[in-house]
Parts: sequence; C-alpha cells; structure tokens
Amino acid sequence: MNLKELATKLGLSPTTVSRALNGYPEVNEATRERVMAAAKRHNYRPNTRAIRLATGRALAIGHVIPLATRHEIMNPIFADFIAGAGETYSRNGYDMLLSVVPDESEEQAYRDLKSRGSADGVILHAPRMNDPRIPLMHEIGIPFVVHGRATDTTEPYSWVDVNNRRAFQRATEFLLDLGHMRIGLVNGLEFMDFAIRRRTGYADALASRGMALDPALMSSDEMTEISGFRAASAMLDLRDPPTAFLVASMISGMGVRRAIEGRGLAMGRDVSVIIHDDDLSYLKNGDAVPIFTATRSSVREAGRIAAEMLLAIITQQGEEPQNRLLEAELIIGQSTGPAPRRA
Amino acid sequence: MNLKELATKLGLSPTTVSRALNGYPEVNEATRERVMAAAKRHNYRPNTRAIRLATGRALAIGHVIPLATRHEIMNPIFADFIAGAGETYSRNGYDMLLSVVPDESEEQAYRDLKSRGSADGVILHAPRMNDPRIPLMHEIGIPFVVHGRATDTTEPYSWVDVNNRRAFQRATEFLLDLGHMRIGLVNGLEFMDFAIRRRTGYADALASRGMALDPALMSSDEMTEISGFRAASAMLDLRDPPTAFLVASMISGMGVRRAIEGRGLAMGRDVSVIIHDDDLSYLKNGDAVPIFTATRSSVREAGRIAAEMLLAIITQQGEEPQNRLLEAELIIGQSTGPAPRRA
DNA sequence: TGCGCCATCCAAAGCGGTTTGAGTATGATT
DNA sequence: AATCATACTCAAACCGCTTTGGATGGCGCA
Repeated sequence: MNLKELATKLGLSPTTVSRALNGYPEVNEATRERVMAAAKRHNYRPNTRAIRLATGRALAIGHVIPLATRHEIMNPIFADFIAGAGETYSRNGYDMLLSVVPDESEEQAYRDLKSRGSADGVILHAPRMNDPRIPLMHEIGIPFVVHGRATDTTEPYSWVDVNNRRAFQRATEFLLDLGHMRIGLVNGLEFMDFAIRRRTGYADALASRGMALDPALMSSDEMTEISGFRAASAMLDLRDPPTAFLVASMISGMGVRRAIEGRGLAMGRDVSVIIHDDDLSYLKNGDAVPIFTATRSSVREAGRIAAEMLLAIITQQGEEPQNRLLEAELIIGQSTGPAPRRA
Repeated sequence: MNLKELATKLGLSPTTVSRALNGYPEVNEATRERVMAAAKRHNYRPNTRAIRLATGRALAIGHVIPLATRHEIMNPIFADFIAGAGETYSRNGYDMLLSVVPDESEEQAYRDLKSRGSADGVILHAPRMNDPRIPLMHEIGIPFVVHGRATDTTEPYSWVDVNNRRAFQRATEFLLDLGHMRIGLVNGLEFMDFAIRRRTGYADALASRGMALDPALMSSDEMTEISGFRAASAMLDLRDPPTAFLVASMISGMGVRRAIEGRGLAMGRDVSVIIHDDDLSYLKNGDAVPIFTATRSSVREAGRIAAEMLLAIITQQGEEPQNRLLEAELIIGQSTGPAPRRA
C-alpha cells in the first residue's frame, strides 16, 4: 500500500494525501480525518526510502565502531550508551546506524556516511587526547556530538561528558579524609581522555594536601578484571603498600577485590576501594547497599542526553556548539572505611 | 557530486556511467576504466538513498532491541555479537540498523521495519521458549535468522546456536569424573532458551550416572555478579553443600567465586567451578591459563556466522531454512580440581 | 552491395514520496 | 455584478539512481 494507491482509493491526489498526513494547514480538516482514517485502516506506512530521497534527509544517526583489534575499551559501556541513545532516536523517528569497521577504515567510514548520505549526524565515542576525528568531522561538515571530551583540541565542538576530574578528586579527598595516606590508582589507558582527567583529579587532590605522587602507586591499563588484579597485586606487594585504591571501572574493581581478598585482607576494613561505576544495567554495583563505594554516573543517561543534543543540532542547525557536563555522585558502599592503624 | 554531474563531465549518459561502475558487461572496457578513474578522482559515492529507492532494497539489516526494563539479560553479550555481525555487514555493503524500543512496541517495530522498507532482514536475539517472534516473522514475511533456538517452536526457521545442552552435559560429566557428587547449577533465567538447554544437559549427565536432581542445588536468575553470589552463598550454606558449581556466565561466575572465597574456601581446591564463557572481548577469562575452567564459544563468531547466513538467505532467497550448531570447547583452567575428600 | 548481428551507448520510465506553482470554487468586498 | 482574497485541491517536477527498450554504427557474410 503506497501513497498513490491510497490516494486513488480516497479519490484524492497524492499531494493532498501527503499533506493531510504530514499535518500541513492547507487541507480541509474533514478531508484530513478521512485520510488519516483510511491510512490507519489500510495500515499505510510511508516508505522510508522514498521519504529520505525526497527530503534529502537520512533520518538516521551514525555510530562508527572501529573493530579495535587491539583494545576493546569502549565495549562494555557501549551497549548501555547505545540503549540510551537509541531510545531517543526511536522516539523521534530516527534510525540508528552502526558501522563496524576495521580501525584503518574509520576515517573513510565517516566520509562515506556523509557522501553517501546515510546519516544526518554522528556521535563520536571514546575520544582520545587531541582526537583527529574532531577536525575530521568539521572538514566533512557533518553535525556531531562527542561522548566525552578531547583534551588539547582547540576548535569548539559539542559534547556530553562526566566530570571525571572532579569525581576522582572528590573520591581521593574522601579517602584522604578517612586517613588513607597511600592510595593506589588503577586507571584506564591514559591516552583515553577520561583516564587523563581522572588522573588529574587524583593528582590535584593529593597536591592540595601537599602529598607527593608515587609512580609506584599509579597504573594504567585496559579496564579488565585481569589487569585490575595485576595492578592491585603489584601495589599490594610493595614494601609500603597502599591502604586504598581508586579504580577506573567496575570490572577492574573486581580484579582489585580478588587481589585484596587473595591476600587474606578484607576489602573495606584492611583496604578501601572506590571504583567508577557507569551504572551499567547488567553490572549492578549491588542493590540496597552498594558493594563498592563509587563515583557513579549513568552512561545510559549520557546516551540519551547526547542523542537529544545531536537531534537538536540537526534540526535547528546553525547554532553554536552545545555541551553538558554531568557530575558523578559519590556513593558510599561497603568497600571503604577508615585507614587501618599502622602495623 | 552525483551520477548526472559525473556523466556530464565525462560526456556520457548516466546510464552508461551507472553500468560502468556496477560492472555490467555492455560497456566498453576502455570506457569503464575512464569512468572508474573519474569516479575515483572526483570522489564520487553513489547516494545510498537513491539506490535504495531505485532497487527496492534497503541494504540494511535490522536488530530490534527491546528496552527490557525488567531484565537486561542480553546486554553483555550484545556488544560482541553486534561487533561480529556488523563487521560482516560492512564487508558486504550492508548497514546495521538498531531499533531500541519499549518492550510493548517490539512487534510494531518489526512490522515497521518491513512495511517502511528499512531493512531487508532481521536477526532475532535471545529467543525464549516458544518465542512469538518466530511466527511473527513468518507472518510479516521478512527474512530472518535467530541467534539461538526456540524450544517448542514447530515451524522451521534459520538459526545459529551453541550446543548448550552438550556443553553443560560435558561440563557436568567432567565434574563427575573428578569425583564431585554434589554439583550446584547457577543458571540463567529459565524462560530463556539457552538456559533451558543447559539445565537439560546438566540433568542428562546426572541421570546417565543414575544420580537424582536436587532442587536445592539448582538456581535460576539473571546473570549478574550479585545473583551469582547469592545463589552460590545459599547453596554453600546447605547442610550438604556442593563441591562444584556449573555457572551460566563469566559475570555470575565472579559472584560465585566471591561467595566461595568469602567463606575461606579456595576455588579449584575446595570448590570447583565451571562457567560458560562467551569469549567476550572485554571480559577475558584470564590469558595464558584461564581463571575459570569453561565451556567456551565465541559470541562474536556467532554474530559473524548469523550475519553471513542472513545475507545468503536474502540474496538467494527461496532456499529452505539453514542452521548451524556450534560446539563449545571445554577449556581447563584453574577453577577445577578433584573433589575434596569427605570431611 | 545488402543484411543481420554484435558491441556500445543512450533516452526515458520508473522507485514512492515531497514540494512548487497553479487552478477552482466559495464567500466576502466594493 | 465585478473583484478579490481564501480555502482546497491537484498536476507535474524533482530527489538520484537503476533498468528497460531502443538507437547507432561497424563488421562479417552471402
């Protein structure tokens, strides 16, 4: 059932039917209702392909996912971000287009999205320091929003980010207030922007108390259980081990906990742990009482916000870049407590 | 730069240019090369919207993701499946369309995909027993492949699945051979097809050794860390606790480990654990030596296979349903050992 | 020389909508 | 009664590509 057929059935022209359905004013209300009813009755859905061609809009938002043979950093949070963004797209009649491409064709993937006209805008994931994709988007001339920020990028752009620096600064201060003097940082890979900011927050907090950074207490790696375990193990084996850890993710936090408990220590009593919790739907940090004390910020919510921002930019374009800095909550769980007395 | 412009520049008709680029035989080789060169030089990409309208094909595969307010079961494996499938789509010039919709509009989402012509086929995720979506797809008349199977569905359909029953049967037998007499099952939600099959495999193995099922040793819940912890804790607190666990996922396995180690027991010595490992890229089960003994089957690979199968069905349609049963490997790690001697 | 065939190329008709530019009643204005 | 907005409605162009159904010209063959 297409427009023409429907029009014939109604004894109207396609023009009028189209206008009636799309809410144009120059059509009699009685006619409009007749058309609407017929459309519903015959279960008419306009062909998206035709709409797209006629209007020149793609009605779709692109997400390019590099296959990331080396690091799969973004993966765990990706599903939740997508859920939030996708929800918003659906509500607004947009499709979500995912391009999974080999690392080396990432740039071409973005160019194609634009030149083949298959997306009206894109969302950039997992920005790195001075990320080349930002100038690329400007060059290509496609609306975009970054989930995160890119330190050192000078040109303006729209973004949605968590205040990673402040989150880790507050967490560090919280541990310091509990009397912890040696705090280990189990960070993500520090070419990722969020990891840089978290380390800065950690460093700032220590500096403001006049404490020096100890490189032995700072690690940076992928956020897997194993690497959390390794990093924490190494630090706990130091002559002067940390009494607390600041950990970049729930999953590495599990590795840290394993390292702690494997040494017969109790998390929350002998060693305190604070993680960053992306509030992933399938990786809940406990229920009533959180397992881990955490800086929490919902990545799904970030997805919603980023999608809304992008759709706004696309529809009323010509605006200046927007941005939104989300504050993480500091949630107290069972994994923190006062620093143990010196042995 | 569109076809017409390119044709004008070349002094050819759009017809010829189109044919040259699409490899039709009725064009002079010299001309073809000239066209190809010009296309490359001017960086010409055909407009996908126009191709779709003209050919009547969507060149896209749909994945409908219900928002799943209640259970987020599919989420953790989703990212990896998508990566595998998406990779295949890209290689074949197809787009991946994700529709994130509220649970109650799931059916409508599939219907729209078809009637609005935005997808040539769909992949069904996380099938349940007697899943209503399978008859729905037949009714709608859209090519589809199921990732998993739906017990009790009689009509034929195409699927890619892991041999869950055999995997858990083998794992159970392996534990029995190690002398374990009481084996706890920490299963996923048993309205999910894979969970049903796993329980069957577990039950079959016990039955073939003439052992009775003990309901107290069988749990079924979402596959989260917490519920793994809860299920294992409850069983370990029994008067006659299990000496081994069969666990549905890596994540619940972490909860099981926490329950074991929290009781001062050692995993692999006092209590053995076998998990099912989806081989997720961000949740590696150790590296050289796996942490957990596991039945392993790559969900990313399943994504690739399902995508290939679907594309094949779409291009040479009229075929009878295809299917592919993947066998899980049984990987020996550090979490299993002989049953401890009776206290 | 004349004819048919083949290799090339092209004009034009879609695909299914949207949108521009008119056309036609209708009722109000003068 | 003539004029003119106003309210509706429609024919046709268009979006950018594919594809059908010829055209054209060169060549082999009788």
